Amino acid sequence: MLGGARIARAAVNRQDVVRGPSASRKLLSGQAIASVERHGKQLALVGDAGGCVSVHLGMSGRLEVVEKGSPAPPHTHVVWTTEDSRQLRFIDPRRFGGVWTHRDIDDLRAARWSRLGPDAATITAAQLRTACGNRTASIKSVLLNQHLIAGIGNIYADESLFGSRISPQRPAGSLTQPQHAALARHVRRVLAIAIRAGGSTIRDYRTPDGERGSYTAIRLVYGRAGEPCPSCGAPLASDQTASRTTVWCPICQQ
DNA sequence: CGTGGCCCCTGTGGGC
DNA sequence: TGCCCACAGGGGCCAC
Repeated sequence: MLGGARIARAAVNRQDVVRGPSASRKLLSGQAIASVERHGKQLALVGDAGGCVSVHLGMSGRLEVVEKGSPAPPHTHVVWTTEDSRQLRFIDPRRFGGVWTHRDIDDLRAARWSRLGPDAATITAAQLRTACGNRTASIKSVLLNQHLIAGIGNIYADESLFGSRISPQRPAGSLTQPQHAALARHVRRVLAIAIRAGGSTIRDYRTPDGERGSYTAIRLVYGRAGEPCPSCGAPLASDQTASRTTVWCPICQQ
């Protein structure tokens, strides 16, 4: 979408949303986007002169690519204007997300990505077993812990656990080998389907093209507490596990 | 070290 | 109708 475009200038409307070395705060001005990288939930724009900017959307953040001149929505914190008259905008009402500057992509990998677990979109059974270790914490909390596995959020944790028929409260260290395999497979599958669907629009999330994510329509348990389990018909249960709303089937997920 | 709880922030929807 | 409060898709930090 932006590959190859050259950044004419970057404007920061809220300084505290941008973190990292101030020497890199030109934010790729003058550079063409050589590549766009991702690890877990973090994105990185890499410039053709070696510069690097990473973006995390947090809970309410989004990136949009629009024609220059289209009215900027509230909470537009950073705007990159390209030489071909488009704008990339970082918009984030709650500001749980942010933009980080780095000397280069190696610096980003060393400083931040090295502390993240393996990418969830390609997680293997062996990687999942390593993440679980002998932990007594719930499997749900392990799925949400980006230091252990990178890229799973609350919705997709619940959907993956339901597909695997594993209780969210189950101590992570107690999973069996077949369960590691099943859960890894469902995590990959749920994320692949969600990405193809453009993500989940619960309230106001939009894709960079302004479209609503359609995964919400095909989710099986998230946001459906009290509704019948799609598999057995028993009412879906809900509680707070790992400080997050969690929905599961108490019959199917033991 | 592992774990769980609290807090950051703003917008929205439901209940009264 | 309108107001207020609980809650929300994430994750850093702190105390234990």
